[in-house]
Amino acid sequence: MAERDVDRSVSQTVKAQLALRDQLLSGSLRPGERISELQAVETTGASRTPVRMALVRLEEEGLLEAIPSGGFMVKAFSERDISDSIELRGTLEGLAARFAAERGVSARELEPLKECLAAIDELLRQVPISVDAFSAYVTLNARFHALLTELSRSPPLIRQIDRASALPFASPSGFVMAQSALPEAQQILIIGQEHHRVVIDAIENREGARAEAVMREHARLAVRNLRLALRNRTHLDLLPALALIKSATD
Amino acid sequence: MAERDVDRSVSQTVKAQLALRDQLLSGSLRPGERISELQAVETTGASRTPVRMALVRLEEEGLLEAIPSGGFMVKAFSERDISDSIELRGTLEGLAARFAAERGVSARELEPLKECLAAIDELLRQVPISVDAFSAYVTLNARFHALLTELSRSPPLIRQIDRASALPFASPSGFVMAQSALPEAQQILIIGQEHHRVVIDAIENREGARAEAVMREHARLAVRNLRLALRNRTHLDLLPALALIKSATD
DNA sequence: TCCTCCGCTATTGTATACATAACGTATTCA
DNA sequence: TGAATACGTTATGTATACAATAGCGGAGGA
Repeated sequence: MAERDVDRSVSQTVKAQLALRDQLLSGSLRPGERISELQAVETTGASRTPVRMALVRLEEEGLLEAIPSGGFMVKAFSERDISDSIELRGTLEGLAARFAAERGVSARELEPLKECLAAIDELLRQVPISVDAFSAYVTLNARFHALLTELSRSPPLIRQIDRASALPFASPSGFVMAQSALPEAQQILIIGQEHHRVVIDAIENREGARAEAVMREHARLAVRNLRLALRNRTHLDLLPALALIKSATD
Repeated sequence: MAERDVDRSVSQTVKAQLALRDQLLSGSLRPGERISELQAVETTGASRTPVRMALVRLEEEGLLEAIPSGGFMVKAFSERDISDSIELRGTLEGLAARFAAERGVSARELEPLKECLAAIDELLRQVPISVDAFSAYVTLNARFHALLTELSRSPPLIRQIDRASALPFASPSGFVMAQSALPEAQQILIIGQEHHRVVIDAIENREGARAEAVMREHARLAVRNLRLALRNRTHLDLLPALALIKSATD
């Protein structure tokens, strides 16, 4: 009954969902582990009903798995699951880029994308990039992807892309962070930036196929680098979300 | 308190979810309409807690939409939403086919697909196709798509494809039914069957790009025909799920 | 010593009571 | 006559009590 003052403005359900997602992504809950409602009630401060609703939402989101006999467990992901999810998101983003190109986008709508691009250019000018700049890059990159997705003007597609980003490492910021441990990290960022530049150009010139192709290539690059990064786990173990990846099976 | 005998083996939550989904897809609930918990409690026979869980699940599934002030409403879909969803599913199925082709599939795994193919061939030999045969076709076609999806061996992808099929008309059986009103319906089925044949051939020969391309073409055909079908709504109005499509905006 | 069965405990599933917020209606004042 | 406010009703959000089931441990028999 202590923490009653924690932001009354949001509903208990949302509060519980956010708290549990944090626990899942930060690794304080181990994959395969059964998640106890009572325990969740204690850690989140909400009562059982909103906690249960949050659990259902997280299951639909793909972070939890229902146990047949009842209750939920933390879902475990293989390395393959992660790389498939990235490729999946890349494919969907490719479709989004194609929709944007084919359906036409006004100069005004492209403006924020170009600002993002310029801001990232500025950051990448540093060699080697500082920690702060890298953190800013992660944010800007996520923003770029979100804006690009929006350009498709297709609610079902946007929804699916959001879903595909739910898994740890499958989100735009997730896999960038995973790659940060690689020695050639900066070159990767520069190539990625080039992809961003091409996709904007393709959308501007209404070249749907080219816009789609470059986004898929973007994802393929990400998959390749994630694989590499998972080989030298040394630094990666710093990232708690890695705990979600069960023993590499492939 | 009357209907207590309705299949005790399933949980109240699942029962409520199925009942509500039926109501949504059959059109007894109109798009945009607010869905009352109390009303749902009466029609489903479950109590408020499982009904709420079912509502949350249906929202995550995309059939309902949360109202900011509280509660849920039946989601309305534009014609664009539907066709985008079909194209989306086609894109994902294309990826699934490519995965299957690239990763290799044993002859034994392809067997059920080929059986499906043969069974559909048998049905399509009838000209014109009977109502019963058409209904059998719908089932077999859905089975074919499900089996193909499984061949990808990628749980995240399979999950996303299932999600993309949740919308009315976006499922394999859904859009086939929608097209049934068209005069050239049988030709469409025959072309679709040819696509099925090609994708199996491509997977067998490990031609990933070809497998993917044909599935995307398959979806594009579906989109085109759905558009056509929505033009002559005469017969389509027989399908109650059409009620979910709000006034065509494009 | 091992296997089986019974019972207990702990956790989930379900129901319902209570609180709170929103919407509609009616009344009053300008 | 119209608009605004206040009150009442209704529906949702939350909490908790109750029921049922599954898992575990112990005890007894083979």
